[in-house]
Amino acid sequence: MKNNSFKNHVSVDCVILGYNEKENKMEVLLIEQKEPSKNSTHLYVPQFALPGDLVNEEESLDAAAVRVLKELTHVVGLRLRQFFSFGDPMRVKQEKDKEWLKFYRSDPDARVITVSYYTLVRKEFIIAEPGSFAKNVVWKNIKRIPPLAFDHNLILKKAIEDFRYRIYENETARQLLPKKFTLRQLQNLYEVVLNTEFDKRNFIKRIKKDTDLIPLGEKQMGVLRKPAQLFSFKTK
Amino acid sequence: MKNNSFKNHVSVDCVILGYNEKENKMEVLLIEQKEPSKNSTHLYVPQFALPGDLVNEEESLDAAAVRVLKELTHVVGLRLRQFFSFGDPMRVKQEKDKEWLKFYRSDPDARVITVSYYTLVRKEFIIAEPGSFAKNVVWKNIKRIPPLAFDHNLILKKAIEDFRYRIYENETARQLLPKKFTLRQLQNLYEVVLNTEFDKRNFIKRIKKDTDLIPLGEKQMGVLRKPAQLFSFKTK
DNA sequence: ACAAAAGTGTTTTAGATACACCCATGC
DNA sequence: GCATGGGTGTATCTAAAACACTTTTGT
Repeated sequence: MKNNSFKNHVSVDCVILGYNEKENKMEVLLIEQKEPSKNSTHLYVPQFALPGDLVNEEESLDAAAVRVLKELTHVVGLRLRQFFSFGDPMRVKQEKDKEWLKFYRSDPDARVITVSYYTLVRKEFIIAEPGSFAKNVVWKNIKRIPPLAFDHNLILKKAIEDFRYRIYENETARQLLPKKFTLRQLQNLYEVVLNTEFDKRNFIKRIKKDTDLIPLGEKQMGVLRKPAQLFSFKTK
Repeated sequence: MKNNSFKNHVSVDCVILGYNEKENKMEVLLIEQKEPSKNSTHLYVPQFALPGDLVNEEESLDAAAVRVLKELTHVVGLRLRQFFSFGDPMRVKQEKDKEWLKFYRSDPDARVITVSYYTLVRKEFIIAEPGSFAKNVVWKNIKRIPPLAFDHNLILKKAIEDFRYRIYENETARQLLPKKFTLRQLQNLYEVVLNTEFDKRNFIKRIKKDTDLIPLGEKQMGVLRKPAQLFSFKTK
């Protein structure tokens, strides 16, 4: 009865999607893996990866995600949302990942089941600095993702599929815009996330129905054209 | 670096939601736990639980869900969909579950992270027989769920929240209706799942837009009133 | 005066909803 | 012939989409 009490490594991976307003694009926060060993017998090619690591004993999954993100990137204060778990035994068996696993894991051949989290943030608010086994942290345009460690390309793809639905949740825009913003900024956000374009009159008509926009009676400053009105979201 | 290589028990839990057409309700398949030991020193109250158990070594999560469901209920051939993972360390620490864990787990105090699956089925197609540590298998109306083992009430609640979205996926109705069905049967299904009522003319107008319904030119037999036309879904 | 984006309404179209009567069958 | 659910169409309302010109500012 107690025969099949196997245990598995369980990890969390974090997909941090950053809205880059200036350049009108979505980016994802990746780490560059630290080379495990200078004197490795194998050729080691540092890889990009989602920030992720093993869950500790007596630590909830949500807490693990927050901790791991902090350890690898020093990013704190984000509300991460769990979206899917990946447990294919082959996900940690590829040649490209062997060397890294050998150095960082006491049982490098063991299967790792990973629980994935994502969130949307305003990129400019994030100050990321590498930590732990991250040599570097980088932002990559989600339209040009390099090959990643393990099955992280798959995880990222699924995260992106999911996150488009979230833009319609009122919270999302609130998180991705500054306190005061113009209607054009709001529209740009939706256009970037949904990868489309809207007629501005129709867009505002629609958005006003399910969002409480407060006109501030202020105007943009220092802009090279007719300054736009500033709005804020109604504080709940 | 290799300091935090903890391993965890990982389990899968299966939420099998059955459409009971005759009685117009949704039910969920539960097991009744087998009493661990006749001579237990503690009072043991058998609990209802979702079918679930630990994942084996080198077994994918999807495969584990299929296997576990079969072992506990002998139900096979379902396409299970992963929907969420639960890893709160306290989820296996409640008094009510202690006795059971002590008997069935080599490390009864260890945290168990569980990956949850669900599917929608036509209840009458399911022949469930208890196996392994299931003393019994029962269907319960999802509107009257008893207290369950571990955090299974929470898991079930989240599954039900999720599954309502799936009814609009064409596949779902296909799975829950017989090959030949009347428009009223189709409408009943939607009404039960969404817990609402529709005007039949409006419902059919809408459903015909995104579903290929084929009128079979046959009629119901042996019915106590005007027999209805039979339809089928277009085979893809 | 020019360039650049802000600001602003109306018309058209499509989809959703509301609604009521006759029909075919078994008993 | 009656009870039961099957079958059917139109009118109204609401939401979405298409569409163009004037205004305000900085240079």
